[in-house]
Amino acid sequence: MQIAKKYFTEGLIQLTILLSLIGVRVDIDSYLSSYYTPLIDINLGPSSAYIQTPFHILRDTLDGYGVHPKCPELDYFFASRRLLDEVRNLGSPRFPTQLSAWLVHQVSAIDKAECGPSTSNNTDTELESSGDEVRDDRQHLPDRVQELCQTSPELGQGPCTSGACGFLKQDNDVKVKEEEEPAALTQLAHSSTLEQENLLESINAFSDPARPDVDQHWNNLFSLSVTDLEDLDSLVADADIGAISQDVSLRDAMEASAGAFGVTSERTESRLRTQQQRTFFRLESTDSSHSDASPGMALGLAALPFASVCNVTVNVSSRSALGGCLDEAVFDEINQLGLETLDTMNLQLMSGLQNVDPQVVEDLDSDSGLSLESSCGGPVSPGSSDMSSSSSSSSYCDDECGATGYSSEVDSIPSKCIIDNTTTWSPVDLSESVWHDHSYSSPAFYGPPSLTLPHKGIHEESFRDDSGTRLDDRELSRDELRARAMCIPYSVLQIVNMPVEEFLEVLDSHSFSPEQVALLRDIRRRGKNKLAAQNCRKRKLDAITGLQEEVEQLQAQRDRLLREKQLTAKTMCAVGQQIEQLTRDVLARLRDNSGQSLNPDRFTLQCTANGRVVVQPVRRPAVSTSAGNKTDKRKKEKKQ
DNA sequence: GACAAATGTCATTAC
DNA sequence: AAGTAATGACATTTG
Repeated sequence: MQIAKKYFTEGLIQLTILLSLIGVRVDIDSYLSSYYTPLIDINLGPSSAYIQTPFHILRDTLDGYGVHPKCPELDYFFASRRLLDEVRNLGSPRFPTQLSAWLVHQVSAIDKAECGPSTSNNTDTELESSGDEVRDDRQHLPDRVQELCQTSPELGQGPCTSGACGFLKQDNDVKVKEEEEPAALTQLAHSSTLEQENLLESINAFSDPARPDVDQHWNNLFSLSVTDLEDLDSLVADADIGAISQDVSLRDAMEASAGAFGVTSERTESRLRTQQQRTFFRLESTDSSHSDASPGMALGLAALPFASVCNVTVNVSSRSALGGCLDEAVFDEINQLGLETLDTMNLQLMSGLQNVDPQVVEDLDSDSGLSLESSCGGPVSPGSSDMSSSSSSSSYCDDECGATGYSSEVDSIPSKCIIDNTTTWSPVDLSESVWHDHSYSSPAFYGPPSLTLPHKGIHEESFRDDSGTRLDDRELSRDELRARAMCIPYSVLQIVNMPVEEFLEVLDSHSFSPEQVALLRDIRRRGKNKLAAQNCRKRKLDAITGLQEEVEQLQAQRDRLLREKQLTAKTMCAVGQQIEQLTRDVLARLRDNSGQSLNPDRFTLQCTANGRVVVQPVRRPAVSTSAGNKTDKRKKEKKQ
């Protein structure tokens, strides 16, 4: 049950993010707080060195808000949390998550309601193909949405009325009921586009105090019975776009829509192409980005003028449609954690939960769902990010092959060396940042980037690189070789990152020989010291860098002060000369009692405290030095 | 092969 | 007392 909860939770996060992109605010924090480890950013210093973060210890303390911020794995979790925070900042209304999820499909009726008779026809055909229950439900479902749209005029605006629906209208005029399935497919896929805008507008109206009736509209919208939703799901399934309902995949919806928007004469081909695109997108979904849109994506965009809103992961225009509330990182996050994981989650939920194979369930628990960090390409391997994308599938094979983290020679290891999968400690994979790509310390032994949120069973980690070859085919570290030689059923990464309680329990429960125990302790000590050394060196480099910067700043400050000093000296000299000249001028115009002008050498001007200027005789230094005496003597001699 | 840089390991200390 | 982080010193590996 915990596993099921975990998968639902992870899927819920993905779903929440997707829904949030269309303006639907979902509060899952209260739910997640009971399972996941919320994190907090603690500023403990400028260094971002490698830190062994005891997630396993902090998992249950303070709701996890004590996790060390230096841990590089936190970046992605912070990103996900930041994403959720941004989503919450959208100011959208809150409503139950589950219902919100269904609204993605349910509000598609808005499109039908807005698009006039033509789309209504399309809706009819669509509903006809979905069975009697749908036919019954459509009686009130579109009506409610129509009511909402009529009361909220802005809901009827947007690309639907001018573009998408017009396109649909033309399409439906040409092709009548013989194209029910593609039309429904188009309608549903397009409705996903339109409902996002409508939802955004509805949310805006919702937040408008001058529109009290919008509350009622939301209530109407939310009061849709469960049967409506289920019927809509069946409708979706009948339309052969089950991926939308099962995976809540907007991308699939876009692809389906792309097929529907294609040239009608090529409907069949378009459908096939849609399926191909869907497969293609699934394969590349984690790597898709704005800049390198795949050909399939480009095709979808070309064929679907309004796919911008559907495909929230690709088109930049979707950002404008969403009010610019989400930055590019949001889309990247969605790309990385959303669609792919939803697919895998769905499949794993279907297969794993039904088969109830404890081993498989354990595998699923190991690296599925919210693999936020797994997509990070760390220094371990350039293909580490790719590894993560296929971790869900590859983990099975690795588990079946036995102990993970061992080399290909694991086949020769006695059966007793099979990893004990019953251990339940929560590993913390620091491999992507800590385990450097040093060939004599192969990343294989540390394994690929794995789940960093509290999860169980690092044993199920996939040890494949991007090329599909087992990483443990590579060279092993010395400790890994020693562990293998001693038949230690744990990888070095496991031994090092294992919490001490678990480590001691392992030492006690496996009846290891003293040599094995010593080796385990040495491996753990060396591994931790290795991390500490890396951390220490990075800190040292940071300190050196900081000192160098400080030196440069101080040198610059010194140069600046010297320049200011020189400038000040020049200014003072110039001012002194001006004062001297002014004094001469003033004294030249003054007369003494005999009517003679004052000699500037004998008199000077002094400015008193009250601002008056007085003439004072020049005070010669009274101190007579030897040199002065000599000078006086010479003067006397000259006079004589 | 020499060399510098990077990294691993050991010993020690402090918490 | 035990575990571990931090760090200097030395060893090892790599380019």
